[in-house]
Amino acid sequence: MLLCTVPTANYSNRICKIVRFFVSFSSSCALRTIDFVEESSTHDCDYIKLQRRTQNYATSGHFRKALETLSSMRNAPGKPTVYDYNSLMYCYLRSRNVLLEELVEVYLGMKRFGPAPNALTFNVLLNGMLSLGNLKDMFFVANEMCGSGFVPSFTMLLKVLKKSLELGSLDCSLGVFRLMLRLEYFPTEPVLNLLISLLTKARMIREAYSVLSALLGKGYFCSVYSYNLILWALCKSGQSYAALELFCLMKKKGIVQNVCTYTALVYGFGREGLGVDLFRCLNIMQSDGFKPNLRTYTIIIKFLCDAGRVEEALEYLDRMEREGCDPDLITYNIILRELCHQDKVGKICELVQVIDQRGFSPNPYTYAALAGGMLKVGKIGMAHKILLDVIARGCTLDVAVYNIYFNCLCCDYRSREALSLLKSMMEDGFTPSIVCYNTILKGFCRENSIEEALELMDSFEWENKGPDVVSFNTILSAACKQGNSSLIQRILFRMEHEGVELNVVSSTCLIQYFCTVGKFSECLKLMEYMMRNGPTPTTIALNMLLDKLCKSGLLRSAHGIFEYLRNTACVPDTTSYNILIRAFRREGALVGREAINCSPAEGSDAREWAYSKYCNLQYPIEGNVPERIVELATPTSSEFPEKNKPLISMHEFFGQKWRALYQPPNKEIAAQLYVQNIMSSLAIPGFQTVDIGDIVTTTAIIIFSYLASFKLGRLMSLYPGNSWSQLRIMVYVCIPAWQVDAPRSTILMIRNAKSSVPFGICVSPLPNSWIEFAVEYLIVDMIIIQDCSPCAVSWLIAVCLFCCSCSGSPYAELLRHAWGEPLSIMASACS
DNA sequence: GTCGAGGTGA
Repeated sequence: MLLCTVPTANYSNRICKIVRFFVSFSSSCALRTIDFVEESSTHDCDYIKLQRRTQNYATSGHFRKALETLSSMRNAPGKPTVYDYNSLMYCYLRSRNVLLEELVEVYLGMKRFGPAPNALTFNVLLNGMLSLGNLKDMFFVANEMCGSGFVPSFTMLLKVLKKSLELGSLDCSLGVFRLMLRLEYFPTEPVLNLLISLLTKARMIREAYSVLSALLGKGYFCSVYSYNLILWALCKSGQSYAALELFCLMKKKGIVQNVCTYTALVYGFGREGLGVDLFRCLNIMQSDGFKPNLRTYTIIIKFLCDAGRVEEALEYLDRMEREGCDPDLITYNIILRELCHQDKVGKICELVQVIDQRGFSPNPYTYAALAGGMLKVGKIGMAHKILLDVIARGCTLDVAVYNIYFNCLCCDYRSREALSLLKSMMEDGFTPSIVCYNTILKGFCRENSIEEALELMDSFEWENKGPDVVSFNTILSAACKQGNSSLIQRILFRMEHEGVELNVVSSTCLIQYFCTVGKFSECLKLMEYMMRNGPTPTTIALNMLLDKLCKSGLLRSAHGIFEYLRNTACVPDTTSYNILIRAFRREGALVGREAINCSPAEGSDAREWAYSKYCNLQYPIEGNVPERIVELATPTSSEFPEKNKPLISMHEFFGQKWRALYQPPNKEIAAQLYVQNIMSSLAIPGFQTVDIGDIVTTTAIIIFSYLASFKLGRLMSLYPGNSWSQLRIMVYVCIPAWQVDAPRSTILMIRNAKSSVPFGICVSPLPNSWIEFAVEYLIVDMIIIQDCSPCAVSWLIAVCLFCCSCSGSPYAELLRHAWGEPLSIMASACS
């Protein structure tokens, strides 16, 4: 609904003053009535003189004198006329020192005692107020004009609307807009767009939309630009599905959409992590005949990077260039940031070179991407070095870059140094942001100086923006981790006192506190309260609770709560499964061959399926799901029944060597070094790296060879039946989309082999613990690999290939073809 | 004309 406060600034006072003026004015006129007849012959001549004198006084800004002169016209009958008043106002408005209040007083006096204001009166006043920029009075006069039966012109109201937009008054702008609409005046498109734009920037999207729909209701045609403004606002505020509805409405209304329209949706879906919708929208955009532009591509790249799919992002970068849509520094900065997050040193160097070759100079965002990204993966020293270097070189930096620098110091347990640096920078004119203060608070908390952090919070010059909920949560979190209840109470009291409301992060901290001190019942009460009244607990809170319950030996309770919550808004993620599966394993709950002797149904979630195998076999939840999660708080006494030991533990055999094999080469560079090490230590004659793909393939070959050279005999002796043909390994290889393309040959091969060798491929993220599980119980029928580590994927593929080829399987030929030379090395090792 | 990037809390 459009709202507008009608400016009624204390007019009663003014009316009192003006009444006094008009009363004395009238009585002085009455006293002189006797003289009227004698003086009438001279009146015409005097009147013209008085008119001129009034105008002169008014023009030179002597308002009171002008008004007195005007009042002396009363000697002439019917004078002063409304035109005299208008003339006075007009001239006074041309003077330099105008007090609008005086004009309003005169207007109110005219209204009350006459002569009645006419259309010109209002126009004179409006024009004057427009040039002086007094919105309150301007809106008042416009309303008065309508109320007096005059119609302000379209031009006049448009000017008023423009002025109020220029001055940023949304209330007034909306008021004028409504007034215009009442008079069937439609603002011009630029003015309308300015109004919508200002409203959306003030997060008044609903109001912006009501402006649009009010116009549509009057049959006005709104252009695609107006729609796009609202579409973008919806997408930027996490309402992409609402944006989609608007998008459909546009189509229905026959609005010709443009690239910017589609790009808004692409942005919205990407921002909310809705990849399927994003790419669907991209396809629709292209089939509708629109080519993605620089911004569209940048948004897609940002989405991919945020999802860790940097290889795909790089493919889009290539695609842009192929299509003649050159990336700019924004595009590069986005990729650079993600490459840093993934610690891909080689690619970072390459990209930095490309940026340089394209003639771009690094900007503060570039430095933030590099240093911030490195800091996030724990390379504090490197981040610190980069920033020291750019500071020393006098590069233009901004507050965000300095915040990363402060964070570097704090992560290095140098919070005090960060604080004193901040103080000295402030003396030199640096204006810190709220993030800066919060970073330093976090540093102090990290160094266990929570009390000091609280004192600091008081001493910071927050201006009027803080401390905010993040500041409080920073300290609250530290207090909760310590289990310091009195400190927690103090913080909560402060928050209440300062009007800072608890949010979902604050509540999660409290959940952590209850878990830390073992008050599970309190914790569950809080969770339940949050589920009923909000904010809904997040997966992080769920995981925290599960972890603490499991670590306290309350696996059955954890399992029950998990089952209960998974059907609510609190959705479990990979970590949730990890926690439970680890706990099951710790408690001796074995998943052996018999546990997983079937495959997940076509199209089902392998993670869910495997989890259910664990749970149903080992800890079935009996009875109905309780009504309230608090009922799950008390664990039963027989939580962990004894379970069988694994028939064969490959863990005993593979031991630490296998762990070492799969753990270090998580990162590409480490993997390369690792490969070189193994190659030199193996010293297999005639061994060559086969360049059929990427590091994944190469690493797989190396490990493959390693297994062939050193482990075969022992493996065979340990395996029951001593026959490779009996070895059945079912592999659910989880390969995220970015890897599917890389080792294409490998995937293809496994797919071909799938019909008779028990391989399976599942493309969906899976928990890390399952890799560990696979390492420990390699003989069981399932190996599931998580998404990220190329090396982990490759060695399991390698193991499988190795086993298959050794058994003299009909696929040996296929494998030999695909793997070439190393396979023959392996074959000779076998013999 | 409308549109894309970095830094703080669980």
